[in-house]
Amino acid sequence: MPARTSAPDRATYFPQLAAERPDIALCRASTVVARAAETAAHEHGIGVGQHLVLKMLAAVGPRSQQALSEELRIDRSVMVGIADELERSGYIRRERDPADRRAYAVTLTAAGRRALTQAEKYIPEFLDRTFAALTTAERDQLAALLGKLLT
Amino acid sequence: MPARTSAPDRATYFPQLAAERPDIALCRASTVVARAAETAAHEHGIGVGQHLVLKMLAAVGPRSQQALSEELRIDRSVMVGIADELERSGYIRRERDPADRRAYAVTLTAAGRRALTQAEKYIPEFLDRTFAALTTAERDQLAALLGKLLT
DNA sequence: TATTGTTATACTCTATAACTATA
DNA sequence: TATAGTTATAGAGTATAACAATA
Repeated sequence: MPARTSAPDRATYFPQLAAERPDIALCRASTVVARAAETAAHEHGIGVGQHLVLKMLAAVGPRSQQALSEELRIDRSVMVGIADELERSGYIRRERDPADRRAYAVTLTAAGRRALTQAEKYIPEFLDRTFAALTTAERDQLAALLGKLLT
Repeated sequence: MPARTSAPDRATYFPQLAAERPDIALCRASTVVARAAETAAHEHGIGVGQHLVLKMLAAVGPRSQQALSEELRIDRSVMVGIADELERSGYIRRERDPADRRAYAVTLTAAGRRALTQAEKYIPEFLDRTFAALTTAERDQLAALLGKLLT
């Protein structure tokens, strides 16, 4: 995809294009939302990837980096860096899995759980701001459609 | 956003995440769709950006690269390369705007119009394949929601 | 031989800043 | 001084391949 810029003051042709090409509209909406998510996350001292890892560990318990990679669709070579930062912050521990000593059992610490709770606080407000153009019902509709598309 | 990989065979935690976080779902759906669009476009010998420029020129007539950039949300430095390729293919001409000799009047050629017609042919089939998980009504719903979000 | 975590590398995408010619 | 087109560069994001330790 070509490099995108932020929206100009007035738009004439673009809405027509977005209506005809849902794929283009999807990509443009994604860049706007992704930028907002990354900014919001960094303002709260944590990356989106870090947040997702903490969230998944809290939901499903200790997992290998491999399992985290697959489930969160984050490349395992990128997962290394995310785990590094989380460990440096004291939010996770890398314990060796006794059953398979190639793998770690990435484990959420008490500090990590607190950091997650803290980070989760700004999410509703962030979603509210980012999806302000849509009503609650429309947001649910959008989430359902995207979920179906991703199956 | 962290690097993403293609989906694993079975998913357990991810659907739950997608339901809770429409922003994440949006970004993941976008990567899948963008990849498919780029692949499909290249198979037909034209980039997504090139296609959009031809399409806009056909819709609104000759425009400066600046106008194309703003309306299509493509950075003007990227637009240079797109126009280069289109001109090399003989699909556009760069004519100087007599009223403002700083600007070009980027003009669609007959060959460009034919190329556009040809390229447009695979789009419905591509959209059908890419959004196969959704019904026609759901696709329209999605397009409408995204359009509203992008306003 | 295959897999986990790791590192390195290349390649694309995007943002930014300059430069020129015009206004 | 500002704008249109151009070029160059730097920084992310992403894909890929290799390696050591273990299975």
